[in-house]
Amino acid sequence: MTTAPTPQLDAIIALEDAGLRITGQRRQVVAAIERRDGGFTAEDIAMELPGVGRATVYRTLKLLVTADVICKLALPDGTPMYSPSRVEHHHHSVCTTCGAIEEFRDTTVERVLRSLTREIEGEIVGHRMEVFIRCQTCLESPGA
Amino acid sequence: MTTAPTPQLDAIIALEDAGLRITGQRRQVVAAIERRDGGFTAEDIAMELPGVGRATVYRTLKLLVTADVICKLALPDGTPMYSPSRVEHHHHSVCTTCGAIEEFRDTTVERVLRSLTREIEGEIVGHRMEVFIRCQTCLESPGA
DNA sequence: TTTTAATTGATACTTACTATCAATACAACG
DNA sequence: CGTTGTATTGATAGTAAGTATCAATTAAAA
Ligand SMILES: [Zn+2]
Ligand SMILES: [Zn+2]
Ligand SMILES: [Zn+2]
Ligand SMILES: [Zn+2]
Repeated sequence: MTTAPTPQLDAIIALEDAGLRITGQRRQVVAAIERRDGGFTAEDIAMELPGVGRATVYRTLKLLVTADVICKLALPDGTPMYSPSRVEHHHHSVCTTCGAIEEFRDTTVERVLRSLTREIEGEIVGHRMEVFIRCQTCLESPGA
Repeated sequence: MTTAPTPQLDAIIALEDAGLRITGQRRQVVAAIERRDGGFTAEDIAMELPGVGRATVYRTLKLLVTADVICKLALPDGTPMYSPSRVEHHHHSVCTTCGAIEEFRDTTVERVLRSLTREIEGEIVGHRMEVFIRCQTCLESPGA
């Protein structure tokens, strides 16, 4: 019986695969991300790791975004958020009340985009989509 | 024969409808936006209108976004851009090379979103979608 | 014309980063 | 192992995109 690799190792391996050094600081940032289960801000991580310089936190987050270990997205007002990336290709739903971020897969969106060659001139090189919601918890909570 | 109202008037009327005062500064910001035909940054407008305070430029842009006169969106790297809103409900294509912004209408996306109730828990209250492209001009230009 | 609340703008502050660069440490090599 | 060299770090300062403050001004209703 093979044990599934821990997410931590996945992230470290992704950095190694990119030819980067595995430093104590990078391990700490990865560990801090794994400790959370929802979305977070760069500042969340920086405050959780006083021993790691802010610049290093931001640099590491950028590396992890490039390595597809985490996603960077934005609240409706533009506030940047990060979220662990668990599924191959996906989009995000963001609760406008509590900020909870969920991933969802939907190939329909991709198919629609491919069919938009009539409406969109040029070559499509990427897209971003975020769905803003009020999550079940917030809908059911009294004060809202 | 009725003349179509100028876009300028539309914008001013939208502000009036919101119960706001029509000031010289707001007229200047609206006029500066009309003078451009593509996307622009807040800083573009502020630099074009040295006689209008920066805070007022930002305040007015926010009012115009709320009044649906302009749209606020973001380049892939997150840089915020503004774009005149000409079509009722729409999404945006952004050229990653030259930054040109176009609006496009596509009801398929909206239909897809409504059908995502299975994948997305909670009540959908909004969404954002941007398609990143290389526009015809940039594809045809030699140095790219 | 008077009045008054909305608006303005100079300034300072905030957030989310990025650039610099000397000091440090990973990891490859012998 | 120890040496080495480059990647990485972090303190500091700077940038981009705003927001908060508040006294002075002004649109527009009365
Ligand atoms: Zn994600
Ligand atoms: Zn919620
Ligand atoms: Zn638009
Ligand atoms: Zn282009």
